[in-house]
Amino acid sequence: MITNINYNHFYYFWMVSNAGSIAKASKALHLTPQTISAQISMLEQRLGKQLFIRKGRQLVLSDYGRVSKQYADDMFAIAEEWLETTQGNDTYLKTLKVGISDALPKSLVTRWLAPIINSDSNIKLTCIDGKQEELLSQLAIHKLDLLLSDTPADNSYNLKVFCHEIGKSNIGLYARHHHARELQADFPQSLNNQRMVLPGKDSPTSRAIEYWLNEQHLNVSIVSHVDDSALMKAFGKQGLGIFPAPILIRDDVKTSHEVSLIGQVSNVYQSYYLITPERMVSDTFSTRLLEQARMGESTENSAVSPSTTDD
Amino acid sequence: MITNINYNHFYYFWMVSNAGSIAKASKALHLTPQTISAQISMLEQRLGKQLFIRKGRQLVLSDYGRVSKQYADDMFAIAEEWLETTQGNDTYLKTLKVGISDALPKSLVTRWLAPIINSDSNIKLTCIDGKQEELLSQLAIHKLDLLLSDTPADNSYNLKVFCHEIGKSNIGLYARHHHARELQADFPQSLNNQRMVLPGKDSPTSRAIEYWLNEQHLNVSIVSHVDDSALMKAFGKQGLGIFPAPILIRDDVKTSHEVSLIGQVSNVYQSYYLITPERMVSDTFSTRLLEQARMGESTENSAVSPSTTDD
DNA sequence: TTCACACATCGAAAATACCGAATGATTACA
DNA sequence: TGTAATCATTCGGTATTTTCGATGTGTGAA
Repeated sequence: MITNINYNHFYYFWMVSNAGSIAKASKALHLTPQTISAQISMLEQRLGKQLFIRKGRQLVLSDYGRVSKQYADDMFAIAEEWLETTQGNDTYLKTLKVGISDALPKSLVTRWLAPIINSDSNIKLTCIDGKQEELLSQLAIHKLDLLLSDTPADNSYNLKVFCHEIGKSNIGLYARHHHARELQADFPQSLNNQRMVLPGKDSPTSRAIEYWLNEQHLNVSIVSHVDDSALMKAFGKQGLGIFPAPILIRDDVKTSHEVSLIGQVSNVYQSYYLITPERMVSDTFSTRLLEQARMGESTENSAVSPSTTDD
Repeated sequence: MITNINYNHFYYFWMVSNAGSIAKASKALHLTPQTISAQISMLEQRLGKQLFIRKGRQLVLSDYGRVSKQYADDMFAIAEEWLETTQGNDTYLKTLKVGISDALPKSLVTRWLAPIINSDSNIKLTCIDGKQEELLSQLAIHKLDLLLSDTPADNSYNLKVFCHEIGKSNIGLYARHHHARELQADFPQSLNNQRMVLPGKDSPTSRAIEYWLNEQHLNVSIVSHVDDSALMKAFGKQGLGIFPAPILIRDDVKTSHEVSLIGQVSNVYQSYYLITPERMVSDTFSTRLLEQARMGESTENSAVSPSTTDD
C-alpha cells in the first residue's frame, strides 16, 4: 500500500529551500527546527530519495531536490495567488477580465458586453486590448477570463482553449460622404485606381478583400495595413482611403466616423469569436454572452445590398 | 495568529470536487466519508468561506469553491507531473529537452550540443524543433529545458525567460558550384537579376539582406521565403536560387549541399541565442553550453572575405 | 580548544486525523 | 406511498502525527 504524499511536508520543503536553512524557515513558519527537520525526513522517506544533502553545517539541495523545488515553486506560487486574490474582499467573483483583440470594432464589443453589465449591476469589468497572440497567453495563465477576437484561436501554442463563433457579418466598404456617393454608382468597378486602407496584413479580412479585388480585376492602391481597427477607421475618416468594416455596425461607422457605405464586398464575411479557457465551459458570463450573441445573430446578420443605404 | 493553510485539506477538496461527491472521493482516497467531510469543514473554517453548498443530498461548488478549484486544478496538475516524472527511474535528471528553432542551421546545433553529449556519456538528449513562438510556450510550462534560436526572446508574451547570445556570424551567399564561380567575379554587382531564396519573411536575417540588396542597388527576384533553414538550403541545392547561410558553417554548407560561397554580405550578422527559463540560471547544461559557446566565439567568429574561399 | 551554530534524534505532550456507530435528509424505486 | 439506498454529517473514542524540550553530533570560527 502506497500512501498519498503529504503536501504540507512538501510545503515545508519549499519553505526551507527558499529560506536556505531549516533554522530560518522555522522562524517564518513559527515552528521549531526539529519539527521541520523531521517532516522533511518523512517526505524524503516517502519519496525514496534525498531532497537535501548536508554540506558542512548547511543543507543544500540534491539534484532531485533541485528539480522538485522547481515544481514546488510553480505549485505554491499558484497557491499564494489563490489566497491573495480570494482572501479578503469578494470582488474577484464579480470581476470579469476580458481580452479584446485590437482588430475588433469597438462598437461591436460594446454591443456584446453592454447587456451583461446592465443585467447585473455589480459586475466589475476589466478590458485589456492587444494582439490575439498576447491575449491568448494571458488567458492560459488565468490573467483573463474571456477573449474576444476576430480570428479563431490557433492552437499552434498548445494552450487549452475553446473557441465559439459569436457573430458573423458581411464586409462593406466605406468612404467619406461625398466620395462614397461618387463611388456608389458603378460599384465595384468604381473602385479602380482608388486608395484603400486595410486591416493587418495577416488578418483574414485583409486577405479576403485583396483576393476579392483581384477576382474583380480591380486595381486599387493599398496605402496602409493597420492592425488596430479604430486606427484604420480614423485613417479612413481623414480621407486617406476607402476602408472596410462589417455591415453589422454600419450605422455606428457612419455616424461616428462621418463616412458612408459604398457597397458590400460579396461573399466576404468576418466572423467573431469568444475564446474561453477549457475549464470554464459552464461559466455564467460566457454562457450568457453566447446566448445573447446567438439571439442577435438571427435578427442582425442580414446582408444588405448597396442600394438600400443612405447617408 | 493566523495559521497556515493545510494543503492536504486542499488536496481532499480537490479530490472531492473532481469525484463529484465525498462518497466517491473517499473510495479513491481509501478513507471514510466522515473523515473527508470533517477535513473540508476545517478548510472552510480556515478560509472563512464555504467551498461547497448542500443541494439536496449532493455537494455543489459555491462560487468561491469554483474559483478555488481552478487553482487546485493547476496546483495538483503540477504536483502529479512532479511525481510522474521523478518517481521511479532517475532518467529525468539526465534528460535534457532542447527546443530548436527550425530557422537554425542544423550543423550549428550539432556543433553546440555534441561536446555536451560527449562529455557526459549517460545524458539523454531530446530535441524538439518548431517555431520559436511555439517552443517558448513549451519552455514556460517546463516541457523544455533550453531553447536554441536565431532570434532573441521577445517578451510580448509575458513569459519569464533569459536570453543569452551564444554565437554570431557573418552571412554568406551560396549557389551551385559553377553558378557561384560565375558570380564571384563581380560580387556583389553580379547578383543583379539573379534569383534568390531567403529565410522566413519576418526573420531578422531576411530583412537585413533585403535592406542590404536595396542599399547596394541590386535588383534580385526573391523566389521564396522559407521558414525552415534546411528546406531553404535544399531549394538552393536544387538550383532554385542563391541562398544565405552563416559563414561560420561554410564548410558544412559547401560539402553537404554541393554549393560554393559567392561572397559575404557586408555588415549583416546573424546571432544565435540560448534561451533558458528564469529559474534555471545555474543549470549545469546551460552554463556548460554558454562556456563552450564563449570559447568557440573567440576562435571561430572570424569574418572571411570572398577571395579566401575555394571549392 | 572552545564556542556558536545548524541539523538530527529521542521521548513525551498536544493536536489532529481517522474510524465506527448513529442521525437526518434526499432520492430511487417498488 | 412507503421502503430501501445513498449521501453528508455529528459524536465519541482511538490511533496517528505533529510538535516541542532536551540532548547529541558534526562544522566552522575565534
